[in-house]
Amino acid sequence: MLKFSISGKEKKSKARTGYFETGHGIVETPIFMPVGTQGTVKAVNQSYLDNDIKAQIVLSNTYHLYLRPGTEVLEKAGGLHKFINWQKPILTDSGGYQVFSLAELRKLKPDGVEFSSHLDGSRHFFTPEKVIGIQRSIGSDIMMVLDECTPYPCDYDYAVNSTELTSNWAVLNKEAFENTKSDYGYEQYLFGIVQGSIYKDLREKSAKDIINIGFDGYAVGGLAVGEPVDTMYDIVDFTTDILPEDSLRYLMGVGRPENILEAIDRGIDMFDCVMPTRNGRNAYLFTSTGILSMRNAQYKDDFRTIDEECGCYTCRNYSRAYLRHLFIAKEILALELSSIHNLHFYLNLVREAREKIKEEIFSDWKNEIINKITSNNKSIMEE
RNA sequence: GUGAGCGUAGCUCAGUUGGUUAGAGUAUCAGGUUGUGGCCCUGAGGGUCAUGGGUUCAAAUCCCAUCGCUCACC
Repeated sequence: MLKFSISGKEKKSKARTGYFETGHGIVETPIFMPVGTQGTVKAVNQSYLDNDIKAQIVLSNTYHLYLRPGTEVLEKAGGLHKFINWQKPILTDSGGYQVFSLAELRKLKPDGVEFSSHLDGSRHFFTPEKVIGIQRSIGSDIMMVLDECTPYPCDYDYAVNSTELTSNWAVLNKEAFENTKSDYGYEQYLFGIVQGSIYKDLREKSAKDIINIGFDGYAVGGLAVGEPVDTMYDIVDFTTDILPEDSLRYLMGVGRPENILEAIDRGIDMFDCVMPTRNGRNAYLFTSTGILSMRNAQYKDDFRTIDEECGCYTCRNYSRAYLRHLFIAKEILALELSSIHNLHFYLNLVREAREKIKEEIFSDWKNEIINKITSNNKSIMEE
């Protein structure tokens, strides 16, 4: 079993801080995991990821790695860590989300999902057993179960059936996990995923099903798919009340900085989101005083750093004007510098959150930070 | 110099036998993006239709002149 040690707790809220240890080192929580779908955090090399951004764990993707480069290459390489030269922990999403968001042709069956590749249209059949097998070949420290991520809106009857399917698959995931072992000499762990859309009775049933099967950690999935943000907070709050206190809780695919702080406040320990990297590549910069849309003409001759409170490589060396120039000129460096800054901002945010929880002043700090990072955006919108 | 062709948004071009307020792509400006395709989506600004005259109820469209560009031939 994965050991998760809680070392600090907020009294005013459900926020907690702690750490867990894997075969590739310790991860402090709450933590944000940069997304490296295809075995690379886009535009950011491992040296910056490690030394400047101080990422403790990255997320990669079973669906994508299975299609390319394929498990055979990964096995020959000795696993994903060696293949990509990243010796810290890796979590892999099962690919369930991609099967439902990317694949064009897909067919849900009781024992798995049939889909055609978004790369070449070739047909594949993902079962819980197969997805565990692929993640064994990848050698991720934390593997995720195959689930169905419900869309939004999602009518109740659909959600009932989908949640039942996810629960049934969870059993098969667990069996496959127990019947196989790591290929590379270190332990791998398996997280279950709670679904149930926005329906509390389904969330409760799903959580109880998944807890009964028993996993090394528990993810909350199917959120941040278009529902109102207050609904998301409400479901997170409701679900973490059911999940075991001494297990890791992972809110999948979330989110904006303020979403992360609100979810930490409601007892979440782990996050991943494409936003800092994808939006970074699109000139959308997160700062301590709000959003900068880096292509905007107002930065043409703004030689200030992106964020005066940031100590990242980009902020230490380059100006807004230069970054804007790189974006307008479609230079590759723009993507790299922005991704480094945004990831640094996210990792620094959760690092500060850990400190504030230890000091037991997280709730007040959180409100202050959210006010700072969102008030600027409101004033821009009002103008 | 002679002949032919072409001048429509910053750029590349549509625009029917003359018929509402001249369009598109791109660029510019501004929004969006939540278990990743550098993608994509949305909106806005931008035109004395080379210039001047004429025909007509009505001209980017037809006629004349001027200017500019391209090609061919001297």
